[in-house]
Amino acid sequence: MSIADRKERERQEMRQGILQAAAHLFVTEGFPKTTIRAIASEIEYSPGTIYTYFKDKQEILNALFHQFFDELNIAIRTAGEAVESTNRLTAIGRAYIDFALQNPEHYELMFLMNHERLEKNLPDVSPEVDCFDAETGKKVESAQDDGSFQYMQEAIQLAIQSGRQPRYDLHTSTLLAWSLVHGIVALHIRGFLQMYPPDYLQIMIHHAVDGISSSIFLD
Amino acid sequence: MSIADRKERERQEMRQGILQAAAHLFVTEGFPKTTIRAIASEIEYSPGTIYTYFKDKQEILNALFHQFFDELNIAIRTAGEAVESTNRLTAIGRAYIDFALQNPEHYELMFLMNHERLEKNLPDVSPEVDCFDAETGKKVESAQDDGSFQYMQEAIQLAIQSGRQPRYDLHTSTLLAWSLVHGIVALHIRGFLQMYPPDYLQIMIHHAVDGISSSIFLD
DNA sequence: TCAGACATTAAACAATGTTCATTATGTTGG
DNA sequence: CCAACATAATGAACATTGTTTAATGTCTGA
Repeated sequence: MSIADRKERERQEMRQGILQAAAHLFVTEGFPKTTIRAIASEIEYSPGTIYTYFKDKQEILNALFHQFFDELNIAIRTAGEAVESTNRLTAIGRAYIDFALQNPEHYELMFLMNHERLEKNLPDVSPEVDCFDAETGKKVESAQDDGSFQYMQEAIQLAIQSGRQPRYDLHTSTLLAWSLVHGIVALHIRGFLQMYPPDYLQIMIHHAVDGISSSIFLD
Repeated sequence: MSIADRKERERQEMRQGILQAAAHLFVTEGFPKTTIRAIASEIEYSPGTIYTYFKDKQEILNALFHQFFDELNIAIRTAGEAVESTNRLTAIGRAYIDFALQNPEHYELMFLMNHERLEKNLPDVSPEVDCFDAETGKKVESAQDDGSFQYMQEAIQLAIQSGRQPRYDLHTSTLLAWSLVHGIVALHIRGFLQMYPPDYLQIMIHHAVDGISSSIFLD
Protein backbone atom coordinates (compact mmCIF):
# COMPACT_ATOMS: atom_id res chain seq x y z
CA MET A 1 0.00 0.00 0.00
CA SER A 2 2.99 2.28 -0.41
CA ILE A 3 1.75 3.96 -3.57
CA ALA A 4 -1.60 4.76 -2.03
CA ASP A 5 0.27 6.17 0.93
CA ARG A 6 2.36 8.37 -1.29
CA LYS A 7 -0.72 9.56 -3.14
CA GLU A 8 -2.41 10.40 0.09
CA ARG A 9 0.72 12.17 1.29
CA GLU A 10 0.97 14.15 -1.92
CA ARG A 11 -2.66 15.04 -1.57
CA GLN A 12 -2.12 16.35 1.94
CA GLU A 13 0.95 18.25 0.77
CA MET A 14 -1.10 19.84 -1.97
CA ARG A 15 -3.77 20.75 0.57
CA GLN A 16 -1.14 22.30 2.80
CA GLY A 17 0.32 24.18 -0.14
CA ILE A 18 -3.05 25.62 -0.97
CA LEU A 19 -3.65 26.57 2.64
CA GLN A 20 -0.22 28.13 2.88
CA ALA A 21 -0.80 30.17 -0.26
CA ALA A 22 -4.21 31.21 0.99
CA ALA A 23 -2.83 32.22 4.38
CA HIS A 24 -0.01 34.15 2.72
CA LEU A 25 -2.38 36.05 0.48
CA PHE A 26 -4.70 36.59 3.38
CA VAL A 27 -2.02 38.16 5.54
CA THR A 28 -0.18 40.11 2.85
CA GLU A 29 -3.03 41.19 0.57
CA GLY A 30 -6.05 40.96 2.84
CA PHE A 31 -9.22 38.97 2.47
CA PRO A 32 -10.74 40.61 -0.63
CA LYS A 33 -7.65 39.84 -2.69
CA THR A 34 -7.64 36.23 -1.56
CA THR A 35 -9.57 34.87 -4.51
CA ILE A 36 -9.56 31.33 -5.78
CA ARG A 37 -7.74 32.49 -8.88
CA ALA A 38 -5.12 34.30 -6.82
CA ILE A 39 -4.51 31.22 -4.70
CA ALA A 40 -4.27 29.08 -7.83
CA SER A 41 -1.86 31.54 -9.39
CA GLU A 42 0.24 31.56 -6.21
CA ILE A 43 0.74 27.79 -6.38
CA GLU A 44 0.97 27.88 -10.19
CA TYR A 45 -2.04 25.72 -10.89
CA SER A 46 -5.28 26.41 -12.66
CA PRO A 47 -8.26 27.58 -10.56
CA GLY A 48 -10.15 24.36 -11.12
CA THR A 49 -7.44 22.33 -9.44
CA ILE A 50 -8.30 23.93 -6.10
CA TYR A 51 -11.61 22.09 -6.22
CA THR A 52 -9.90 18.75 -6.38
CA TYR A 53 -8.65 19.37 -2.87
CA PHE A 54 -11.32 21.54 -1.30
CA LYS A 55 -15.06 21.40 -1.74
CA ASP A 56 -15.32 25.16 -1.99
CA LYS A 57 -13.76 28.36 -0.76
CA GLN A 58 -15.47 28.13 2.60
CA GLU A 59 -13.71 24.84 3.29
CA ILE A 60 -10.38 26.61 2.81
CA LEU A 61 -11.44 29.32 5.22
CA ASN A 62 -12.57 26.65 7.67
CA ALA A 63 -9.15 25.05 7.57
CA LEU A 64 -7.41 28.38 8.11
CA PHE A 65 -9.89 29.14 10.87
CA HIS A 66 -8.86 26.03 12.78
CA GLN A 67 -5.19 26.57 12.02
CA PHE A 68 -5.27 30.10 13.40
CA PHE A 69 -7.07 28.95 16.51
CA ASP A 70 -4.33 26.43 17.11
CA GLU A 71 -1.81 29.27 16.93
CA LEU A 72 -3.80 31.34 19.38
CA ASN A 73 -4.11 28.42 21.77
CA ILE A 74 -0.39 27.85 21.71
CA ALA A 75 0.31 31.51 22.33
CA ILE A 76 -2.16 31.63 25.20
CA ARG A 77 -0.93 28.48 26.88
CA THR A 78 2.70 29.38 26.44
CA ALA A 79 2.13 32.73 28.08
CA GLY A 80 0.01 31.18 30.81
CA GLU A 81 2.42 28.42 31.73
CA ALA A 82 5.28 30.89 31.94
CA VAL A 83 3.87 32.44 35.09
CA GLU A 84 2.52 31.11 38.36
CA SER A 85 -1.20 30.67 38.64
CA THR A 86 -1.83 33.94 40.48
CA ASN A 87 -0.68 36.06 37.54
CA ARG A 88 -2.00 33.71 34.91
CA LEU A 89 -5.19 35.51 34.01
CA THR A 90 -3.36 38.77 33.37
CA ALA A 91 -0.69 37.01 31.33
CA ILE A 92 -3.35 35.33 29.23
CA GLY A 93 -5.14 38.59 28.63
CA ARG A 94 -1.91 40.25 27.59
CA ALA A 95 -1.08 37.35 25.23
CA TYR A 96 -4.56 37.43 23.74
CA ILE A 97 -4.36 41.11 22.96
CA ASP A 98 -0.83 40.80 21.62
CA PHE A 99 -1.87 37.97 19.32
CA ALA A 100 -4.74 39.99 17.94
CA LEU A 101 -2.70 43.15 17.43
CA GLN A 102 0.22 41.35 15.86
CA ASN A 103 -1.95 39.14 13.66
CA PRO A 104 -4.92 41.33 12.78
CA GLU A 105 -5.70 39.33 9.64
CA HIS A 106 -5.76 36.13 11.66
CA TYR A 107 -8.03 37.72 14.20
CA GLU A 108 -10.16 39.08 11.39
CA LEU A 109 -10.83 35.61 10.02
CA MET A 110 -11.24 34.05 13.46
CA PHE A 111 -13.50 36.48 15.25
CA LEU A 112 -14.52 39.38 13.07
CA MET A 113 -15.59 38.01 9.71
CA ASN A 114 -19.05 36.66 9.13
CA HIS A 115 -18.70 33.07 8.02
CA GLU A 116 -22.31 31.98 7.63
CA ARG A 117 -21.58 28.50 6.31
CA LEU A 118 -18.88 27.85 8.91
CA GLU A 119 -19.45 24.64 10.79
CA LYS A 120 -19.31 26.20 14.21
CA ASN A 121 -17.69 23.36 16.06
CA LEU A 122 -15.42 25.96 17.58
CA PRO A 123 -13.27 23.01 18.49
CA ASP A 124 -10.64 25.12 20.13
CA VAL A 125 -12.34 27.93 21.98
CA SER A 126 -15.43 26.81 23.75
CA PRO A 127 -15.27 26.26 27.47
CA GLU A 128 -17.10 23.48 29.18
CA VAL A 129 -20.54 24.61 29.98
CA ASP A 130 -21.86 22.31 32.64
CA CYS A 131 -24.17 24.76 34.29
CA PHE A 132 -27.81 23.84 34.53
CA ASP A 133 -28.85 22.47 31.16
CA ALA A 134 -32.26 23.89 30.33
CA GLU A 135 -33.88 20.75 28.93
CA THR A 136 -32.44 17.66 30.59
CA GLY A 137 -31.43 19.32 33.81
CA LYS A 138 -28.25 17.29 34.03
CA LYS A 139 -24.76 18.58 33.49
CA VAL A 140 -23.28 18.07 30.05
CA GLU A 141 -19.57 17.46 29.97
CA SER A 142 -18.04 18.89 26.84
CA ALA A 143 -15.50 16.77 25.04
CA GLN A 144 -13.52 19.96 24.54
CA ASP A 145 -10.89 20.93 27.03
CA ASP A 146 -7.96 22.48 25.28
CA GLY A 147 -9.37 25.79 24.05
CA SER A 148 -8.11 29.23 24.96
CA PHE A 149 -11.39 30.14 26.51
CA GLN A 150 -11.36 26.97 28.56
CA TYR A 151 -7.83 27.75 29.66
CA MET A 152 -8.85 31.25 30.67
CA GLN A 153 -11.68 29.80 32.69
CA GLU A 154 -9.28 27.47 34.43
CA ALA A 155 -6.98 30.38 35.23
CA ILE A 156 -9.87 32.22 36.86
CA GLN A 157 -10.77 29.12 38.81
CA LEU A 158 -7.19 28.79 39.99
CA ALA A 159 -7.21 32.39 41.14
CA ILE A 160 -10.41 31.77 43.06
CA GLN A 161 -8.94 28.67 44.65
CA SER A 162 -5.95 30.79 45.62
CA GLY A 163 -8.24 32.92 47.68
CA ARG A 164 -9.34 35.72 45.38
CA GLN A 165 -12.93 36.81 45.81
CA PRO A 166 -14.93 36.49 42.60
CA ARG A 167 -17.56 39.10 41.90
CA TYR A 168 -19.66 36.71 39.81
CA ASP A 169 -19.90 33.00 39.13
CA LEU A 170 -17.16 31.34 37.12
CA HIS A 171 -18.85 31.45 33.73
CA THR A 172 -19.88 35.05 34.04
CA SER A 173 -16.39 35.99 35.10
CA THR A 174 -14.92 34.23 32.11
CA LEU A 175 -17.39 35.88 29.78
CA LEU A 176 -16.56 39.31 31.16
CA ALA A 177 -12.84 38.73 30.82
CA TRP A 178 -13.15 37.46 27.28
CA SER A 179 -15.57 40.20 26.28
CA LEU A 180 -13.23 42.84 27.59
CA VAL A 181 -10.19 41.74 25.63
CA HIS A 182 -12.19 40.88 22.52
CA GLY A 183 -14.01 44.18 22.71
CA ILE A 184 -10.82 46.19 22.81
CA VAL A 185 -9.09 44.46 19.92
CA ALA A 186 -12.27 44.26 17.85
CA LEU A 187 -12.89 47.98 18.20
CA HIS A 188 -9.26 48.69 17.47
CA ILE A 189 -9.04 46.52 14.36
CA ARG A 190 -12.24 48.05 13.01
CA GLY A 191 -10.68 51.50 13.44
CA PHE A 192 -12.97 52.76 16.20
CA LEU A 193 -10.08 53.74 18.43
CA GLN A 194 -8.30 55.82 15.84
CA MET A 195 -8.97 59.02 17.75
CA TYR A 196 -6.54 57.98 20.44
CA PRO A 197 -2.86 58.71 19.91
CA PRO A 198 -1.09 55.35 19.57
CA ASP A 199 1.01 55.86 22.68
CA TYR A 200 -2.00 56.70 24.78
CA LEU A 201 -3.88 53.73 23.36
CA GLN A 202 -1.04 51.48 24.42
CA ILE A 203 -1.28 52.82 27.95
CA MET A 204 -5.02 52.30 28.01
CA ILE A 205 -4.66 48.75 26.75
CA HIS A 206 -2.08 48.12 29.44
CA HIS A 207 -4.53 49.37 32.03
CA ALA A 208 -7.21 47.24 30.47
CA VAL A 209 -5.15 44.12 30.95
CA ASP A 210 -4.95 44.89 34.64
CA GLY A 211 -8.62 45.75 34.49
CA ILE A 212 -9.50 42.18 33.65
CA SER A 213 -8.76 41.06 37.17
CA SER A 214 -10.24 44.07 38.90
CA SER A 215 -13.44 43.74 36.93
CA ILE A 216 -14.17 40.20 38.04
CA PHE A 217 -12.52 40.05 41.47
CA LEU A 218 -13.53 42.00 44.55
CA ASP A 219 -10.03 42.29 45.94
CA MET B 1 -36.58 78.15 -8.65
CA SER B 2 -39.53 76.03 -7.67
CA ILE B 3 -38.97 73.45 -10.36
CA ALA B 4 -35.37 72.96 -9.36
CA ASP B 5 -36.53 72.59 -5.78
CA ARG B 6 -39.02 69.93 -6.73
CA LYS B 7 -36.37 68.09 -8.72
CA GLU B 8 -34.02 68.18 -5.79
CA ARG B 9 -36.80 67.01 -3.50
CA GLU B 10 -37.67 64.15 -5.82
CA ARG B 11 -34.02 63.27 -5.96
CA GLN B 12 -33.81 63.08 -2.17
CA GLU B 13 -37.01 61.05 -2.06
CA MET B 14 -35.51 58.62 -4.54
CA ARG B 15 -32.37 58.41 -2.42
CA GLN B 16 -34.46 57.71 0.65
CA GLY B 17 -36.44 55.10 -1.24
CA ILE B 18 -33.25 53.35 -2.25
CA LEU B 19 -31.93 53.52 1.30
CA GLN B 20 -35.19 52.21 2.67
CA ALA B 21 -35.19 49.31 0.23
CA ALA B 22 -31.57 48.57 1.05
CA ALA B 23 -32.23 48.67 4.79
CA HIS B 24 -35.26 46.44 4.39
CA LEU B 25 -33.33 43.87 2.38
CA PHE B 26 -30.46 44.13 4.79
CA VAL B 27 -32.60 43.37 7.82
CA THR B 28 -34.89 40.77 6.27
CA GLU B 29 -32.53 38.96 3.90
CA GLY B 30 -29.11 39.76 5.33
CA PHE B 31 -26.15 41.43 3.74
CA PRO B 32 -25.23 38.88 1.03
CA LYS B 33 -28.72 39.11 -0.48
CA THR B 34 -28.60 42.90 -0.50
CA THR B 35 -27.36 43.25 -4.06
CA ILE B 36 -27.72 46.25 -6.31
CA ARG B 37 -30.07 44.28 -8.50
CA ALA B 38 -32.18 43.25 -5.51
CA ILE B 39 -32.44 46.85 -4.33
CA ALA B 40 -33.36 47.96 -7.85
CA SER B 41 -35.97 45.22 -8.07
CA GLU B 42 -37.37 46.24 -4.68
CA ILE B 43 -38.01 49.80 -5.86
CA GLU B 44 -38.99 48.59 -9.35
CA TYR B 45 -36.25 50.30 -11.27
CA SER B 46 -33.42 49.00 -13.35
CA PRO B 47 -30.05 48.40 -11.68
CA GLY B 48 -28.38 51.22 -13.56
CA THR B 49 -30.74 53.77 -12.04
CA ILE B 50 -29.20 53.23 -8.62
CA TYR B 51 -26.02 54.80 -9.93
CA THR B 52 -27.84 58.01 -10.77
CA TYR B 53 -28.33 58.53 -7.05
CA PHE B 54 -25.35 56.82 -5.46
CA LYS B 55 -21.77 56.68 -6.65
CA ASP B 56 -21.46 53.02 -5.78
CA LYS B 57 -22.66 50.41 -3.36
CA GLN B 58 -20.32 51.60 -0.63
CA GLU B 59 -22.00 54.99 -0.63
CA ILE B 60 -25.31 53.28 0.11
CA LEU B 61 -23.71 51.37 2.96
CA ASN B 62 -22.19 54.62 4.24
CA ALA B 63 -25.59 56.23 4.33
CA LEU B 64 -27.09 53.28 6.19
CA PHE B 65 -24.10 53.31 8.49
CA HIS B 66 -24.82 56.88 9.54
CA GLN B 67 -28.54 56.26 9.72
CA PHE B 68 -28.10 53.31 12.06
CA PHE B 69 -25.75 55.29 14.26
CA ASP B 70 -28.39 57.95 14.59
CA GLU B 71 -30.80 55.28 15.76
CA LEU B 72 -28.30 53.98 18.31
CA ASN B 73 -27.63 57.48 19.59
CA ILE B 74 -31.31 58.13 20.08
CA ALA B 75 -31.76 54.85 21.91
CA ILE B 76 -28.77 55.53 24.15
CA ARG B 77 -29.72 59.08 24.99
CA THR B 78 -33.36 58.19 25.58
CA ALA B 79 -32.34 55.48 28.00
CA GLY B 80 -29.79 57.73 29.66
CA GLU B 81 -32.05 60.71 30.15
CA ALA B 82 -34.74 58.51 31.67
CA VAL B 83 -32.69 57.93 34.80
CA GLU B 84 -30.76 60.14 37.17
CA SER B 85 -27.08 60.54 36.57
CA THR B 86 -25.99 57.97 39.17
CA ASN B 87 -27.62 55.09 37.28
CA ARG B 88 -26.94 56.52 33.86
CA LEU B 89 -23.93 54.43 32.93
CA THR B 90 -25.74 51.18 33.70
CA ALA B 91 -28.81 52.33 31.76
CA ILE B 92 -26.66 53.20 28.79
CA GLY B 93 -24.94 49.85 28.86
CA ARG B 94 -28.25 48.07 29.02
CA ALA B 95 -29.62 50.13 26.13
CA TYR B 96 -26.50 49.51 24.06
CA ILE B 97 -26.73 45.75 24.51
CA ASP B 98 -30.47 45.75 23.85
CA PHE B 99 -30.00 47.72 20.65
CA ALA B 100 -27.39 45.28 19.40
CA LEU B 101 -29.38 42.18 20.30
CA GLN B 102 -32.63 43.51 18.86
CA ASN B 103 -31.01 44.87 15.70
CA PRO B 104 -28.21 42.44 14.96
CA GLU B 105 -28.11 43.37 11.28
CA HIS B 106 -27.75 47.03 12.17
CA TYR B 107 -24.98 46.21 14.58
CA GLU B 108 -23.42 43.99 11.95
CA LEU B 109 -23.13 46.86 9.50
CA MET B 110 -22.09 49.38 12.12
CA PHE B 111 -19.45 47.54 14.10
CA LEU B 112 -18.80 44.07 12.75
CA MET B 113 -18.46 44.31 9.00
CA ASN B 114 -15.24 45.33 7.36
CA HIS B 115 -15.92 48.42 5.27
CA GLU B 116 -12.49 49.24 3.88
CA ARG B 117 -13.60 52.15 1.72
CA LEU B 118 -15.73 53.64 4.48
CA GLU B 119 -14.87 57.25 5.16
CA LYS B 120 -14.31 56.81 8.85
CA ASN B 121 -15.63 60.09 10.07
CA LEU B 122 -17.50 58.13 12.66
CA PRO B 123 -19.49 61.29 13.06
CA ASP B 124 -21.66 59.89 15.79
CA VAL B 125 -19.56 57.70 18.00
CA SER B 126 -16.21 59.21 18.72
CA PRO B 127 -15.64 60.87 22.06
CA GLU B 128 -13.60 63.95 22.46
CA VAL B 129 -10.01 63.05 22.89
CA ASP B 130 -8.36 66.00 24.50
CA CYS B 131 -5.69 64.10 26.31
CA PHE B 132 -2.09 65.03 25.67
CA ASP B 133 -1.70 65.36 21.92
CA ALA B 134 1.57 63.72 20.94
CA GLU B 135 2.78 66.34 18.47
CA THR B 136 1.51 69.75 19.41
CA GLY B 137 1.16 69.13 23.11
CA LYS B 138 -2.03 71.12 23.32
CA LYS B 139 -5.50 69.78 23.76
CA VAL B 140 -7.56 69.30 20.62
CA GLU B 141 -11.27 69.88 21.03
CA SER B 142 -13.27 67.65 18.74
CA ALA B 143 -16.18 69.26 16.93
CA GLN B 144 -18.14 66.14 17.74
CA ASP B 145 -20.21 66.01 20.89
CA ASP B 146 -23.37 64.04 20.28
CA GLY B 147 -22.09 60.48 19.85
CA SER B 148 -23.05 57.53 22.00
CA PHE B 149 -19.49 57.05 23.07
CA GLN B 150 -19.22 60.70 24.03
CA TYR B 151 -22.44 60.39 25.98
CA MET B 152 -21.12 57.34 27.79
CA GLN B 153 -17.99 59.26 28.68
CA GLU B 154 -20.08 62.08 30.07
CA ALA B 155 -22.08 59.62 32.14
CA ILE B 156 -18.88 58.28 33.65
CA GLN B 157 -17.71 61.80 34.36
CA LEU B 158 -21.00 62.57 36.06
CA ALA B 159 -20.62 59.47 38.21
CA ILE B 160 -17.14 60.57 39.19
CA GLN B 161 -18.36 64.04 40.04
CA SER B 162 -21.02 62.42 42.17
CA GLY B 163 -18.30 60.93 44.28
CA ARG B 164 -17.59 57.54 42.75
CA GLN B 165 -13.95 56.52 42.81
CA PRO B 166 -12.63 55.81 39.31
CA ARG B 167 -10.10 53.04 38.93
CA TYR B 168 -8.54 54.62 35.84
CA ASP B 169 -8.58 57.93 34.03
CA LEU B 170 -11.70 58.97 32.19
CA HIS B 171 -10.70 57.79 28.72
CA THR B 172 -9.52 54.43 29.91
CA SER B 173 -12.71 53.97 31.88
CA THR B 174 -14.79 54.78 28.85
CA LEU B 175 -12.77 52.42 26.68
CA LEU B 176 -13.21 49.61 29.19
CA ALA B 177 -16.95 50.17 29.43
CA TRP B 178 -17.40 50.28 25.68
CA SER B 179 -15.13 47.30 25.11
CA LEU B 180 -17.07 45.26 27.60
CA VAL B 181 -20.47 45.81 26.04
CA HIS B 182 -19.16 45.61 22.49
CA GLY B 183 -17.23 42.47 23.31
CA ILE B 184 -20.28 40.69 24.64
CA VAL B 185 -22.60 41.51 21.78
CA ALA B 186 -19.91 40.98 19.14
CA LEU B 187 -19.11 37.52 20.48
CA HIS B 188 -22.79 36.72 20.74
CA ILE B 189 -23.70 37.85 17.22
CA ARG B 190 -20.79 35.87 15.80
CA GLY B 191 -22.11 32.78 17.56
CA PHE B 192 -19.29 32.37 20.05
CA LEU B 193 -21.63 32.19 23.01
CA GLN B 194 -23.83 29.48 21.58
CA MET B 195 -22.69 26.99 24.20
CA TYR B 196 -24.57 28.89 26.87
CA PRO B 197 -28.26 28.14 27.32
CA PRO B 198 -30.15 31.30 26.33
CA ASP B 199 -31.59 31.82 29.81
CA TYR B 200 -28.20 31.57 31.42
CA LEU B 201 -26.72 33.91 28.81
CA GLN B 202 -29.38 36.46 29.71
CA ILE B 203 -28.39 36.24 33.35
CA MET B 204 -24.73 36.65 32.49
CA ILE B 205 -25.46 39.66 30.32
CA HIS B 206 -27.46 41.14 33.15
CA HIS B 207 -24.51 40.66 35.46
CA ALA B 208 -22.25 42.14 32.82
CA VAL B 209 -24.29 45.33 32.72
CA ASP B 210 -23.73 45.72 36.45
CA GLY B 211 -20.13 44.72 35.82
CA ILE B 212 -19.55 47.85 33.78
CA SER B 213 -19.60 50.00 36.87
CA SER B 214 -17.70 47.62 39.09
CA SER B 215 -14.98 47.23 36.50
CA ILE B 216 -14.17 50.92 36.33
CA PHE B 217 -15.10 52.13 39.82
CA LEU B 218 -13.46 51.19 43.07
CA ASP B 219 -16.61 51.43 45.15
C1' DT C 1 -0.45 -3.82 -22.44
C1' DC C 2 -4.52 -1.92 -21.28
C1' DA C 3 -8.48 -0.28 -18.80
C1' DG C 4 -9.92 2.43 -15.17
C1' DA C 5 -9.06 5.88 -11.72
C1' DC C 6 -7.46 10.25 -10.93
C1' DA C 7 -5.43 15.02 -11.66
C1' DT C 8 -5.25 19.02 -14.48
C1' DT C 9 -6.80 22.32 -17.57
C1' DA C 10 -9.34 25.59 -20.30
C1' DA C 11 -13.65 26.93 -21.18
C1' DA C 12 -17.99 28.03 -19.79
C1' DC C 13 -21.64 29.30 -16.34
C1' DA C 14 -24.14 32.24 -13.15
C1' DA C 15 -24.05 36.11 -10.21
C1' DT C 16 -21.96 40.14 -8.74
C1' DG C 17 -20.78 45.50 -9.17
C1' DT C 18 -20.39 48.84 -12.60
C1' DT C 19 -20.39 51.42 -17.12
C1' DC C 20 -22.38 53.14 -21.29
C1' DA C 21 -24.89 54.17 -25.53
C1' DT C 22 -29.51 54.81 -26.44
C1' DT C 23 -33.98 56.30 -25.58
C1' DA C 24 -37.38 58.95 -23.42
C1' DT C 25 -38.85 62.79 -20.79
C1' DG C 26 -39.17 67.06 -19.17
C1' DT C 27 -37.31 71.83 -18.89
C1' DT C 28 -35.83 76.21 -20.70
C1' DG C 29 -35.01 80.09 -23.92
C1' DG C 30 -36.64 82.37 -27.84
C1' DC D 1 -45.22 76.77 -29.50
C1' DC D 2 -40.98 74.98 -30.83
C1' DA D 3 -36.39 73.76 -30.81
C1' DA D 4 -32.35 72.81 -28.09
C1' DC D 5 -30.75 70.94 -24.09
C1' DA D 6 -30.27 68.60 -19.70
C1' DT D 7 -31.47 64.81 -17.13
C1' DA D 8 -33.23 60.21 -15.96
C1' DA D 9 -34.06 55.49 -17.09
C1' DT D 10 -33.04 51.45 -19.49
C1' DG D 11 -31.05 47.24 -21.18
C1' DA D 12 -27.02 45.51 -22.83
C1' DA D 13 -22.43 44.85 -22.01
C1' DC D 14 -18.03 44.44 -19.23
C1' DA D 15 -14.88 42.65 -15.70
C1' DT D 16 -14.45 39.94 -11.78
C1' DT D 17 -16.07 36.64 -8.66
C1' DG D 18 -16.93 31.32 -7.27
C1' DT D 19 -17.88 27.05 -9.36
C1' DT D 20 -18.78 23.24 -12.83
C1' DT D 21 -17.65 20.40 -16.58
C1' DA D 22 -15.97 18.10 -20.71
C1' DA D 23 -11.75 16.93 -22.50
C1' DT D 24 -7.10 15.55 -22.00
C1' DG D 25 -3.35 13.60 -19.94
C1' DT D 26 -1.02 10.53 -16.45
C1' DC D 27 -0.42 7.08 -13.53
C1' DT D 28 -1.76 2.58 -11.23
C1' DG D 29 -2.96 -2.06 -10.96
C1' DA D 30 -3.99 -6.35 -13.14
